[in-house]
Amino acid sequence: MAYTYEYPHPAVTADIAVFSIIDGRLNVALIERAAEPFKGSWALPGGFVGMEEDLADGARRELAEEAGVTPEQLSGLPFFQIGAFGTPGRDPRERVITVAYLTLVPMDRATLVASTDAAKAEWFAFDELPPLAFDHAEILAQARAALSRMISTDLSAEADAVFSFLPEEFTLSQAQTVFETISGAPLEKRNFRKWIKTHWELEDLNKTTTGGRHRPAALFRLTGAKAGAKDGAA
Amino acid sequence: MAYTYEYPHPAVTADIAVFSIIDGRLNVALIERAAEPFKGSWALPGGFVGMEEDLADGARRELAEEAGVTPEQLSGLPFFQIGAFGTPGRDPRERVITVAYLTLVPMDRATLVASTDAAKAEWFAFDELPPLAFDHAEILAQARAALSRMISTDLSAEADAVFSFLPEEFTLSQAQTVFETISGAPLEKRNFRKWIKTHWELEDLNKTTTGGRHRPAALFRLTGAKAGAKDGAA
DNA sequence: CTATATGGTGTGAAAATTACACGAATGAGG
DNA sequence: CCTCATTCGTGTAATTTTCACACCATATAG
Repeated sequence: MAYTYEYPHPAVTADIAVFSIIDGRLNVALIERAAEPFKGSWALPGGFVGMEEDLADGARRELAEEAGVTPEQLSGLPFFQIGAFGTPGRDPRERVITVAYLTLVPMDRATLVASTDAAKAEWFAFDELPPLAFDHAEILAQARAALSRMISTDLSAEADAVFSFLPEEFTLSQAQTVFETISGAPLEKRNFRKWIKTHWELEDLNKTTTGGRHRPAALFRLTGAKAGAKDGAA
Repeated sequence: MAYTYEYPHPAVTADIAVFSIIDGRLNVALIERAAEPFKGSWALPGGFVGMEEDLADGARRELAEEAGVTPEQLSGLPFFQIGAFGTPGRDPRERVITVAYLTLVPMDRATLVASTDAAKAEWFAFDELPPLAFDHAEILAQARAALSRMISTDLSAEADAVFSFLPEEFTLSQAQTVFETISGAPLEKRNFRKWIKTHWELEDLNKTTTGGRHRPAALFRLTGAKAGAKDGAA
């Protein structure tokens, strides 16, 4: 079956930058393309959006198809739009507009499975990326910038989202690692602990970690944001 | 001539939110639609993007065609992408993805001319908008939020853009009006004057306004941003 | 010359941010 | 069981930034 239009139409795809923090480093999920164009290159998971499908839903579907990360696994996690990328020629086949999304997944749920259209699916440290297909390097740069903005000193409405890098129960040191990794700068421990408690409500679970060859750490759970975080529309 | 594809393709449009500050109020340029759908309704200027045309260029072209604001007039002015909007059904004709842009124009250059596809083109106070076509109310809400974010207390990289609301030569009171209008809150005069000078380099032109029934005001020109404004990618 | 309207300036209080050092608790290994 | 290595957890003072606040100056209109 063919589809005919009076005027030419571009194709529309959705691509997803899945970020996680693994061993204190920012990582991105990439797939190795199994088909032309850019066969064999690494790329963001993504693909064509269905005609009756919302853009974000298409992004999630493609993420499941190519990297094995299902919408169920993403449930409760942030999912932001980065923007549309449509420079003519960015896809050698035809005019393709892509809408890029960003999601943040917890370090303890960061497993990828190569699937349809992808030869492999792997985590890459953000500062050691391979050459990427299409304009995905540019898209990733913008995704990274969006992540940084979330925790710029007066917190945006999306700042809560960075807790998605953490397990449900986490230590303050783990939280510090998240903020340090995103900002790229080391933080002073005592100040960080004061600061995080003024901006978020953390419930002390009265449990501790075990197994470390050192003093155990108290476990916390995020229960809410405190007033003072900006509300975005101000 | 007809265009045929193996798979269905959505249409892609670009819409533009043109903001200006007129008499101390945030205003938006709207056009009255001259054609179906939503004929007679007010809408953002915008339209279909050409197949060889960059998204932002398409937006600028449509803005010229519908509201008489030419790319030359926009030269030097900020032009930000807000994002893509593609909920199925947002356009009754066919599946349409729109990419929305935001621009800020100076109060002294804020003239609109209805043109192709538009019955009228007029400024509307942002807090007294008429009912809008499509999902343009949602798009405008996001554009407004983006504007607010530009001046959230630690300034984003885009904060300089708000000076585009001002004439080349402006008084500090005019600048204060811009920041008050965007933030929605009154600012204390002495603090504002101190603050703006710590964040931007303003050249004192050693000229004053005339004609007011009051003490004349000194005129300034923006010459640069000072260190301390964030650089976006941290 | 008086009235009206906006322009322009400094200081002190309060709040937020930064810098900084040491004892505590655990597991590993001798 | 003792020691070592390693991470956890805590408070105070100095600095910087933000905020609150009131009065005289200078122009035009009448």
